[in-house]
Amino acid sequence: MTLSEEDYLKAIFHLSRDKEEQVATNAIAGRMETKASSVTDMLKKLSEKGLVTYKKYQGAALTAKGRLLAARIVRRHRLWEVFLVEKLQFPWDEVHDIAEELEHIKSEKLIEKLDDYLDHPRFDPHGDPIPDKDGVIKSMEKVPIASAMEGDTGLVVGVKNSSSEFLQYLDKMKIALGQEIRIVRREPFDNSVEIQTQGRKFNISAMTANNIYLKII
Amino acid sequence: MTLSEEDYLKAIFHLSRDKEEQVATNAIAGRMETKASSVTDMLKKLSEKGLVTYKKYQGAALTAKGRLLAARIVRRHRLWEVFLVEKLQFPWDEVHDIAEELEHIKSEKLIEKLDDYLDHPRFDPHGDPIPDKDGVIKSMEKVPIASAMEGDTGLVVGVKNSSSEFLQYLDKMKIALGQEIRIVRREPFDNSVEIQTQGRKFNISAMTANNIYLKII
DNA sequence: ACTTATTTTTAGGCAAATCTAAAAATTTGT
DNA sequence: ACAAATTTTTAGATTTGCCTAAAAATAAGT
Ligand SMILES: [Mn+2]
Ligand SMILES: [Mn+2]
Ligand SMILES: [Mn+2]
Ligand SMILES: [Mn+2]
Repeated sequence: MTLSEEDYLKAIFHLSRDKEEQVATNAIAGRMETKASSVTDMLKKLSEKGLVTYKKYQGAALTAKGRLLAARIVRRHRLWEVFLVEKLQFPWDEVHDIAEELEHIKSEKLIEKLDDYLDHPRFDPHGDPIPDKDGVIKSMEKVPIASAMEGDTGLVVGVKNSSSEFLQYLDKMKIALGQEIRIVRREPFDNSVEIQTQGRKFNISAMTANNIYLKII
Repeated sequence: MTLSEEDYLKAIFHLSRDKEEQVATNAIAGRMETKASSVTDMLKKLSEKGLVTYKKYQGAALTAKGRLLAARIVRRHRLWEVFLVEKLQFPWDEVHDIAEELEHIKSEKLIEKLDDYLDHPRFDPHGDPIPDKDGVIKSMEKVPIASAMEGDTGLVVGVKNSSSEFLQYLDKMKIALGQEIRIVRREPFDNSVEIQTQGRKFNISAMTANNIYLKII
């Protein structure tokens, strides 16, 4: 498996998630920041290798084999992210790009030793679940703040958007994983949400509320 | 810089070491396990980029810029080796190939944080010195057992040959870095050497004696 | 239904890194 | 010194991953 094949598999994996649907050529191109024609080429190759099913004009879907490989790449990515944050003290908004490279290092043993060393973490620094070595993902029940009820209290367990900009914005607002947040009121006019956390009470936009996941307690 | 360019620079670096000489095309091809014609192509490219000086049929040498880049790659390689052995508990004979990939991860900050985390190690698990971030190498005074005097006592500070086979053979003989060894006698017939260490007294071949470095104490 | 817009595929090309085989330069041996 | 051996370079192909532009298929709008 080449680096590029791995990145395509991962892209298809993220685009299909749970849903069993076919993924459109253009969707893959968008995510990979490449052209549709390049995607077509790659889908043919991955299909030859039995990692995706592909029929002209019908999009592609991972086979069981492809899904397993993709999940393993995600596992590597997220374990390295944990390493970078927990051990090397990187801020959570800087680890994605480095993990994007580290995930391609080829050594089963390396990843299992890393997993031991990190004490078998179940979530990455953004709250995303880490697949086990058989590709099984145990995800957690969680709701975006935007969908939580007024009066609910929850722990921040993840973010939907892991962009550097959003993560830095959360840092600025002093909102971090594990923190307790209470939904004070939802403003119907613009869907902004008033929240209370750490003795502070303030408003967040609908967009922000949509990108923070809570586990209601 | 591509992965391949980095590996070529490193090969030339190791082949020239201290000596300022030109490195032959074939020497590079041998070390890189590639063909001479591929080397010629790459030397032209590296020369265009100002990383090596190259004249047809005259071999190549690193420029100051090329040497600095090469030393930085070696720094990354050796720091990752330390990480793999010290933190992940890899045996010293398994780390080279993994470091061969890790050395290409592109992030200055990553390497400086790794260096901090490892507490600024000065030598890798095979006793080779780790260049500082400006490419400066402080090496240590050391002699192969084969050149030590009868009666000398020294600490094992490095190995010349870092192949898995040799390192495993040292493990089997229970010879490790940091260990104290006394040269009992050199056999003129076959240049084998009788050594004493940890209460044991035994013979090692000339070849083995040539590949273990001591710091005489 | 049929015309238009969008998506996807094909065709043809390019750059990087490699290879083989042949040609050119250098080195070695007598 | 000069023929033979060796080393190095060139020429021409191949593979991978990507691109643009044009053609083909599908989806949308009226
Ligand atoms: Mn990647
Ligand atoms: Mn993540
Ligand atoms: Mn390498
Ligand atoms: Mn080493």
